[in-house]
Amino acid sequence: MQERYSPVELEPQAQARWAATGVFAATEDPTREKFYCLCMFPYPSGRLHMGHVRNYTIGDVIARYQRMQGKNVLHPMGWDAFGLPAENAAIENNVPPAQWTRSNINYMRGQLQRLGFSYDWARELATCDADYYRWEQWFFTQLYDRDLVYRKTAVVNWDPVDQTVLANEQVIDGRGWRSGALVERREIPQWFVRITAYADELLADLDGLEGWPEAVKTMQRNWIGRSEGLQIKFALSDGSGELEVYTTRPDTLLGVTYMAVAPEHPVARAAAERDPAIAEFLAACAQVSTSEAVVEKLEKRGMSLNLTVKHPLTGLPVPVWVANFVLMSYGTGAVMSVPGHDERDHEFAKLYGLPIKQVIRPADGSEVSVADAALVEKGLLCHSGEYDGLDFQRAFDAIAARLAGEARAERRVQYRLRDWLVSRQRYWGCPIPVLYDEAGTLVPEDAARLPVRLPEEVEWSGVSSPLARMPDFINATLPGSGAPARRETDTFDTFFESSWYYARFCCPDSEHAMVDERARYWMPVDIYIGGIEHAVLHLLYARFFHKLMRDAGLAVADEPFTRLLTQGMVCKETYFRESAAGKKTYYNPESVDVETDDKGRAITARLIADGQPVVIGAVEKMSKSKNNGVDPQTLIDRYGADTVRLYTMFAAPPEQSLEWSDSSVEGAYRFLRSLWRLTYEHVSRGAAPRVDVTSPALKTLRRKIHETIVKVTDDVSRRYKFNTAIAAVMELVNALGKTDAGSDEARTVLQEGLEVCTLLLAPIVPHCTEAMWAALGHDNALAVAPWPVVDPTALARDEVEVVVQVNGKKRANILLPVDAPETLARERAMADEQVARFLEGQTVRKVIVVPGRLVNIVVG
RNA sequence: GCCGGGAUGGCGGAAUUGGUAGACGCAGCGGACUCAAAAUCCGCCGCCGCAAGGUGUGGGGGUUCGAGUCCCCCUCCCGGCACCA
Repeated sequence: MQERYSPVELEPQAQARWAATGVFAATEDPTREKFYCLCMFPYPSGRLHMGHVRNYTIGDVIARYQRMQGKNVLHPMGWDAFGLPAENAAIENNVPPAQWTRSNINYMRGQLQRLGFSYDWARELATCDADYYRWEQWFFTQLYDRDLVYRKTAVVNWDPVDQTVLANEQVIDGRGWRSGALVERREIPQWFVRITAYADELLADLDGLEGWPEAVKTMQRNWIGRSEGLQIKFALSDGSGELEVYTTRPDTLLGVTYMAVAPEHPVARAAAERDPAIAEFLAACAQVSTSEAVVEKLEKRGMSLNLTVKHPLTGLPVPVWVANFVLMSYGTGAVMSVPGHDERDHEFAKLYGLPIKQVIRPADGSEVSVADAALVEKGLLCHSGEYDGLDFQRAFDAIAARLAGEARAERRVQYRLRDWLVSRQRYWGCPIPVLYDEAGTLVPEDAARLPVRLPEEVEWSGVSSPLARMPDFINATLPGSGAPARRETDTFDTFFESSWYYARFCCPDSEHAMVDERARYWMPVDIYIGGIEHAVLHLLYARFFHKLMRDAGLAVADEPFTRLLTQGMVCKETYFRESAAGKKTYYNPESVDVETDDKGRAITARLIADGQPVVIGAVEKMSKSKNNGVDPQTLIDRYGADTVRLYTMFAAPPEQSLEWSDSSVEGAYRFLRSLWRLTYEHVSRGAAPRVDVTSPALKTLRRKIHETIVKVTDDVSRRYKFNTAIAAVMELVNALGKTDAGSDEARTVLQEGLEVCTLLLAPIVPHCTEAMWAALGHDNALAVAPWPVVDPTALARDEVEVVVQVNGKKRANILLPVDAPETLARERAMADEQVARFLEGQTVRKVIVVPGRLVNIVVG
């Protein structure tokens, strides 16, 4: 063993050994219990960021721990390789997206290997490889045959200058991020997958996901948003048709004072044709991003359409308005407005002086006015004629029955969830395998002719999709007849690729099936680890896709992920400058110098390059768009992989968000160095003896060793709290370091203690522990060495420290026998000198004894 | 706006079932070693107070012998909101 801890030398050696022995290769073996540990695969953005390091270290710790438990562990890694950033890079650097992506993958693979993650690299996959996406195309044709996909128009953000569809992220304050042009809403034909057909199952199966965080399940339930209500038809007074609305509150029907429709609603469009002022209003509404977050934060605006509908109960006219906050993509794109009992309707009614009517009163008989605020809670009906006095359910039933009888309404279950829009008007994605014949009729591509390869040699201008300008791609023939046809130029949403990769890892080389029999052994994923930001979209799509695969007869069951560990965000301050046009340019923290006050708070920040100030923005998730990522490579180069892994796991528990500061990395390095030195000093004295331990101090040390095994095992396997596991080992190392190694007994305990530290830390810092393990006299591979076992006799203790409180305030600590009866605890507590001082002249009213913990004496 | 989460010393965090608030680490301060520095080692370290003691977990109220933890109200911050991944 070297005297000096030198990660730069020992880490590559350990990695070379792992590679040479193939310890991380996963092979199906029905005689062994499997464990499938998966981290969300990265987008190959160019370099690893701290979020990746955190995510993959958590996964690696769990995978390595499970291996030491004797499980057959599958721990794969791949690349979510299609997506928007590659197109942006192509425009900026004039590099084809494929080339940019593959070179990023190569660099990032090297970084992952440098960090010593225990992946089975033989299973690596990239979603931009035709071997992968061909199955996605095949699956799409299956879905087409099963009527689970369809075409329909949808509204997109259109950049009129760049002639391209913009992602919501690319719309900043209503303008295209590159062109600066005002964005227009535009309706174009799109592809949808019927996720709503699985809404009930996706909702119901959440109850069975015991290994998922409650917060994630709640968010998914709310996202699916199942509700029971009434779909009601309001006849237009001019006889031109009906306005359909959906409501979950038919009990408030008599409180309706106006109707509100979305700007894209046919009724609004028809009105705009008659009235230029309305047309102008609709045009203004069309210059807003399609993003719900943007729409819901808009100042509420509306306009009367100068038409009315007949109230289905009273027959009285109700005015129809168009409102900018009503979403066409929700329900019917129209709502009945009850300002007395809905906050948003109330606000709008106040703004435009529309009547507010109270039809619900509190069930407890109290008086409430709806003039200043809506009464949203359910209660009893009032001012509702024959329905007065009914509660919500009775009123619902009575009104539903009456309207159903007149064919003006029907009960409906509705979901907030909308069908999944999977087509993108982009180049760098998986081509949708569809053709159009000369008449424009749609023909799915034949399975035998797949894959439809995405051409990778591409000229890029940034204006419109390059696929649309590639005759070699577009001009095709129909399967069978060979008649001329035009190829679909839309590609899939990248969530399509990330919805099934976990299943493909079971059989990445399968040429005969999307997912083959090997998946029966490995699936489901035992633990899936990734960012909390994926709580709804990715995780819901993946659950849905999994059910689609199951129903297509593939080798998977109902749910893909048994346990879910949602990692908190790695956050960092943002720095930016804003142009006159409002365009923000973000600067990386490494290129900025921050001045702080004496309390460590940032006052000003300057760009190092020009010395001029930059704005200190909010602390946000490290991301490419905010350019606030901290490059882990610098730390790896300086301290080695083990220190980076240790620090990342020590800084915060996995589920908590972590505001990055690199100041305490030094401490992690110091700890590894002192553990190394302790081991070095120990092994330098020669092979350790093995004698009985009788000294009380050394017995206490042995107890500490075994208490640490208990603590770390619980933290790693049940709690996933690696920070406290590390703290416990640090305490043990501190105790070992203070032990005089002058006797055989002490050396026996030191050997045991160092072995335990090595084993407990092996999943977290696998490189240095491997060298230490060998130095401690072992020739087996640490990566698959058995996890330490607790010696129950070492844990035994005969005395325990108990806190004594007087009126809930701590006054003393006393030592009691472990099984001390309450009377003894009480006696000894009262007898304590310090306690007695506080009891003087007081009457003891009550004494609470919590065995083994505390005695609280209540006086007064 | 809606849905979900969070707030504890100068800083990251600990307190697992309502039972010692601040484990472990960073930074800081004092000392030892050294010609010196680095490294290392020893000690101190929430706030107020000489001390005894008081006080303290975003703010306000409540339940309890006892609340960081449970309940009600509020503030601020973070994530998601369907084309960032």
